[in-house]
Amino acid sequence: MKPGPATKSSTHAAIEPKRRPTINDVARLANVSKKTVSRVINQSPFVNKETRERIDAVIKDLGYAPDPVARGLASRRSYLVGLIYDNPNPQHVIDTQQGILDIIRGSGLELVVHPCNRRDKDFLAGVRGFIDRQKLAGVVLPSSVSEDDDLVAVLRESETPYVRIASVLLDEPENSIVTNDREGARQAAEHLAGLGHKVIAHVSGPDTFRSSHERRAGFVEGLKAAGLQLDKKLDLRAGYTFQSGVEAGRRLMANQTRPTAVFCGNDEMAAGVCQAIRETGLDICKDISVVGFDDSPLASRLWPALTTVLLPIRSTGRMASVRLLGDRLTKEPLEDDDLGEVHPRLVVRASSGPVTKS
Amino acid sequence: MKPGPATKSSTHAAIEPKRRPTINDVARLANVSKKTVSRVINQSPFVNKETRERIDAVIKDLGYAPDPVARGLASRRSYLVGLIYDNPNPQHVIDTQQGILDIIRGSGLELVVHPCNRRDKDFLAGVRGFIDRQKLAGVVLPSSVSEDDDLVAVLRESETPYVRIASVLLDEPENSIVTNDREGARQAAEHLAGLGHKVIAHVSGPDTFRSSHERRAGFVEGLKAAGLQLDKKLDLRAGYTFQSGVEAGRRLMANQTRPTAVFCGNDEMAAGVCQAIRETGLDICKDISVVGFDDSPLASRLWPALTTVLLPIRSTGRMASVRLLGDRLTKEPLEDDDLGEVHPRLVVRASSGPVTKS
DNA sequence: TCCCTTATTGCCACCGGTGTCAACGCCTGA
DNA sequence: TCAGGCGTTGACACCGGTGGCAATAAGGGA
Repeated sequence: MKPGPATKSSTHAAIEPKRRPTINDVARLANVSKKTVSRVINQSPFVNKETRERIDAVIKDLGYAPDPVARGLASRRSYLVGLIYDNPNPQHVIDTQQGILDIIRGSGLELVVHPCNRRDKDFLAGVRGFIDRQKLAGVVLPSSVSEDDDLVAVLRESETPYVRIASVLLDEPENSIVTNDREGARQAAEHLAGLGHKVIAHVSGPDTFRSSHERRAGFVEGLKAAGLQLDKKLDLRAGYTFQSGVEAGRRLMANQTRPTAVFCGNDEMAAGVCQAIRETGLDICKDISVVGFDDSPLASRLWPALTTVLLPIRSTGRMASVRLLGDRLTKEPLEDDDLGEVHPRLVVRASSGPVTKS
Repeated sequence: MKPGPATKSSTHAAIEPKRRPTINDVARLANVSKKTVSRVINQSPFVNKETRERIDAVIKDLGYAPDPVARGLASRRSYLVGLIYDNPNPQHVIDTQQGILDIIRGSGLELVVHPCNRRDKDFLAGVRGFIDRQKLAGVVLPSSVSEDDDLVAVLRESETPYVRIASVLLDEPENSIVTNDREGARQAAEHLAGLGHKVIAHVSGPDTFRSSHERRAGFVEGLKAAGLQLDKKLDLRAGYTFQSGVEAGRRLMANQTRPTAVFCGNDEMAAGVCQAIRETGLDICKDISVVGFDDSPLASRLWPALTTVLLPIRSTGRMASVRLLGDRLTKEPLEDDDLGEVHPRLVVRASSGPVTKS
């Protein structure tokens, strides 16, 4: 095998240990200029069919793959997709991330994750540095940062493509993904009202998140549609965290009129409320129904399993990526809900049931 | 605002909208060659103090930051750290990721996440492509992939620095982080034995993970130390997932001699076992004690809160990064356990208690 | 005083691609 | 026969840094 005419190695002596083939190697072997090779790898239509085939053959033979770093330098655009987030909820991050990866896998693009903290004084400087050092192919902004106007301004200024994921339609529909949290919360309200609950509490997320407002608003709408309204004393603000949910739950339990049902702005807080209920010695569902939001893994692991509103975060990650990079990347046809919009859906489990006389 | 003398732009006419300063700009203004500037940004010791100060001043004045892409091309080393994983457990991923980010934040390095699936036939090709396209500054291999010899071979071949996180000491101590899972499991066994349990079951993770074996082995050791042993019928293999835990739990509940305690290879499975126990109508802790492993967020959200073994995954991510990049990056002193080794610790909560007569 | 070091610095090629634009061959219509 | 147009290709500069090595200045020893 060794002797005889060189199979795929070039004819001249090759002392070098091994080196990734470059565009020059391809050009030489295909007897064209490197510019033409460049055209081929960039799928330019201005290449003769035969030339293209010849080059493709050489590329395949050599196992050539263009160097993303060099391409990045020359074209002033890297082959990296950024995910910028500021999130109290790791599950959200992982899901969005996974959605993006679903789309870019195998495309040569890579995902760079960049957490930040909007309360830091140099938050913007940090993100700005990131953005204009790496000249990202695109950036996905999940709901935790999608409404930060300063951030968006930085992105726009640096001419970096971006897609925003938010609970409501923003001013740039063409690069937004809407999650319609309000719809989901409305379903939760209808569900509880339908079970006969009248005294229903709400534990919402922090004021700084649009989703908190949307979920609360949808819930209030749902109640109203059922002829109910949200008692101020049963309308608590918490922080989207488990611990804040525990505290809110304790306050509810200590309230003079105890609710028969609680709708929480997310599953973490719902788990916290469940804990508070149990501390009181009451039963979830039998005594007090609890409904969460997100359908995080936690929801199905609790006992009784949590009734919640499924928010397909991973899908939003996928949709955002498609928006960002075009659908040329997606081999598999996307689920038909790829219209830049996603609809939450109530998942009824065991933590909610009909109101019982007491 | 448009008219008027340019504020901070250079004196000559600047038609260009705005452009990031380059090393050339710095060199020109500091009156040195760009090579010298390069030396300064790379902290070369062979630069005259005054020259360095002059250049630093210009850099600061201009707000110059070197382009990582260009640097990557020239030096054949990118400024990206890779995290390669193949993990059934998102929480693990998020924690490791966060640990790495703790260290590289603000250093100019960025984190690229690259999931893979070791059962795919082209798994290795995919990872190899990733690795030698991006010439990573370093790669962190969490336990899910750290013992894949093929993968490690690829890394070594491409001369990419890497650190492996594993449950036991590997053959390359200098670039490994050890989690000592065995110790943790032993503590769990001692805990349960100390509570008087004799009939103790174990639900372990999949055969393909070293950690499954280590945790099981540590558990068996602990039992043995207490004069107990693991009944074959109570020694179940599951898959580290919630669902597999439910199924294992159901099998245990159906077993002729029901255990009074169960130690699970991770919290997810423990949650599954809890569910199975409840389905049977039994009480966790009172009837059957359950102990998990990981101390994931789930553990404290369950009711009763899960006794488990805390495994500081985030710390391992931090330690791995330090190993990889040296401690020059870490502003804050690292916790003193930075010896390439981490020790699990039992966290007693409410899911385990003394054995009760029945 | 001269040669050899050591400390600093600059020159220039190069990393592996892309952008710009000119050039070439061939066909068409005048 | 010739200008013009289309399809295709290549030459060359350039992206923004780093590597290798020579050049230069200053200091020390013989």
